[in-house]
Amino acid sequence: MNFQQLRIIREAARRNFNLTEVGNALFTSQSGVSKHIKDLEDELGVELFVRKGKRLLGLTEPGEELLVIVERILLDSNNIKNLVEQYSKRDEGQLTVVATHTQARYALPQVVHEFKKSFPKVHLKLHQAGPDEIVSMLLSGEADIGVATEALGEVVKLDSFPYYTWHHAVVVPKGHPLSKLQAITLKDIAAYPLVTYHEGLTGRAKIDRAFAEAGLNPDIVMSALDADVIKTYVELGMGIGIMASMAFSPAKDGDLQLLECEQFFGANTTYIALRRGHYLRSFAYRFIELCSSRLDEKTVRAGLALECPE
Amino acid sequence: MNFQQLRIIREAARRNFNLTEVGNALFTSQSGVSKHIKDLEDELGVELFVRKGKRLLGLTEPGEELLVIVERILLDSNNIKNLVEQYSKRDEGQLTVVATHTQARYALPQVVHEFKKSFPKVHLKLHQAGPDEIVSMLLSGEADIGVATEALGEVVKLDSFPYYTWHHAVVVPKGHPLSKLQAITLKDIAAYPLVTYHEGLTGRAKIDRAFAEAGLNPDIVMSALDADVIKTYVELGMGIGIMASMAFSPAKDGDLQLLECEQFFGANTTYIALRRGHYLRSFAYRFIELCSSRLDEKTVRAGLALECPE
DNA sequence: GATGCTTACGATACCCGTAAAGATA
DNA sequence: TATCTTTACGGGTATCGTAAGCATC
Repeated sequence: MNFQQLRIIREAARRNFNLTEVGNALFTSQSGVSKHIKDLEDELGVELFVRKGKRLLGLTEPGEELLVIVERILLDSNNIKNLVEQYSKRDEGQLTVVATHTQARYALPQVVHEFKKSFPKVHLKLHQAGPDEIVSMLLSGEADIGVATEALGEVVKLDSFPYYTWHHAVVVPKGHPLSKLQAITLKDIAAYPLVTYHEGLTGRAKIDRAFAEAGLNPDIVMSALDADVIKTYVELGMGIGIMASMAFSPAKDGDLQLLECEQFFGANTTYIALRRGHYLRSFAYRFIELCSSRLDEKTVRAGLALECPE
Repeated sequence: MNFQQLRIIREAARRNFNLTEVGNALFTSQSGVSKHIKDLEDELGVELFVRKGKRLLGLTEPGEELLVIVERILLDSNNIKNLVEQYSKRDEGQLTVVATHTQARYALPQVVHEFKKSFPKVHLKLHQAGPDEIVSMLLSGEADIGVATEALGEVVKLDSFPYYTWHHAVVVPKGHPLSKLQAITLKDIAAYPLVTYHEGLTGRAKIDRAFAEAGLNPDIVMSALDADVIKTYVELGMGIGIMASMAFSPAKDGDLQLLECEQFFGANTTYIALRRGHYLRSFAYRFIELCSSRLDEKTVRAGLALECPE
């Protein structure tokens, strides 16, 4: 049994058991992949893959159980690399942060700025992605830190920490009738065509729920992936916008007006998520501390250690 | 990085960094061991061992951290072997139970008997050892299941489950003055020379505490490792015995008499201990169930998963 | 001088990639 | 037929053990 064989097992499971792809992904020949699998099965004395003729279709029962352990071993083998780098180049290395548009655009810039000042030698990779991709990047080890409002809490292998909370607000063109009301209601909002986030993003679920609970059926004329797009279409007069309030900048968005409405859509909490068991360089902890002073290394480590379900 | 290198690192730490011993323990040459260490250090780019000239003295800081991960990886690699065997030979294999004398002699025989009937093909190794050796055998993976009254609860890497509770009793030669009293007191007991367990064994701590709290200073004329020795010396008239009540058999110990005294020394709980993260064959769970019907596989697995500190 | 680590070196085994052949869709 | 897997084979490399050379105690 060697690490290459384990990598092959994992990669095969990830790539739908297409050994040609596995070979490419691991920069080796397909025949070698095939032989490694055979060798491992021979050594262990168990069929790990379900075969139909020559094609691999999936994992057998022992294969499934084995995969769980293999993933752990490879995670640890990766941890060794990180750990060792931590000592050889203390403030040097790479940190990959993956965040949704909203976070990358409005919450993280100041953190990134601070971080770059403190750790000029760390190569910070900021990756923008949707909630699901954030989860998969954290799980696969491609990313060290994930920042998002959705989806993170449900994944057992991730541990997430509350970063900050925020509210939605309504954005209208300057001089819009809504801006002249003393107090706006949900019903007022629902009377206009709406431009807001796409489903599964940035608290869209809470927006839908608020309208549904009020018995309203708003006309959502556009679902955007980010606030910049929302603002653009509001400016064009396509409708009024509902978006995260911190995405509004009085200076830059002079043609628009923000109408606070914290009470309608509830509070949203953005989380910082980490893969349980993934070794973090010390500067990764510093990054998290910069996000929120409450999340010091001790706190985060404690959270990670507390429960690590299989 | 390969598994042999990791095994060498672990073995070096266990064998006081004597590479010659490591070579012998792993059935390979000392020179190979030396080279493997050098290769790994080169690959990782970090010194893992503290050296004085050519001698290895210990681990460096990164070496210490690495060892933790290495232990985990090797534990998992061993788990793979067990897991696979589980499927190839479901009711065949080896189960190593390590227990103190008291448990091996008085509590486990019926369990072992039942188990052998149910799993005739499983090679059951019952190993007798002191509490500390039980801990180390569990930690090193030499044993699958440990049974003891002491020491198990304090080790973080072990998880232990209450097996049964028992009490101490006084054993005297037949016709001894104590046996004629209506009710005996601690003071009565302390008036005679005592034969009981060695320190750190079978609830000896509770015996000492009971006397101390009563302000008594008994004369312990002999500390034995097991009840059979205690009984032997009580028969010889060396003193009166204090031992686990289940070690007394009216049939076999006809020359002796048991005086119950549950109230004096408190209850003792014997535990079944497992190494967290150690894969157990299904028949290992059956063994535990035979010990106590409350400890079914689900319960034990849940306990193991619940918290797994680093 | 005894023990323990390193280096050198040759034999062996292992790993990898090319290529051909067989299976599957 | 195109895609995919297995098997065979040769070159390269890694691993292992013996033996010699040095440190350490």
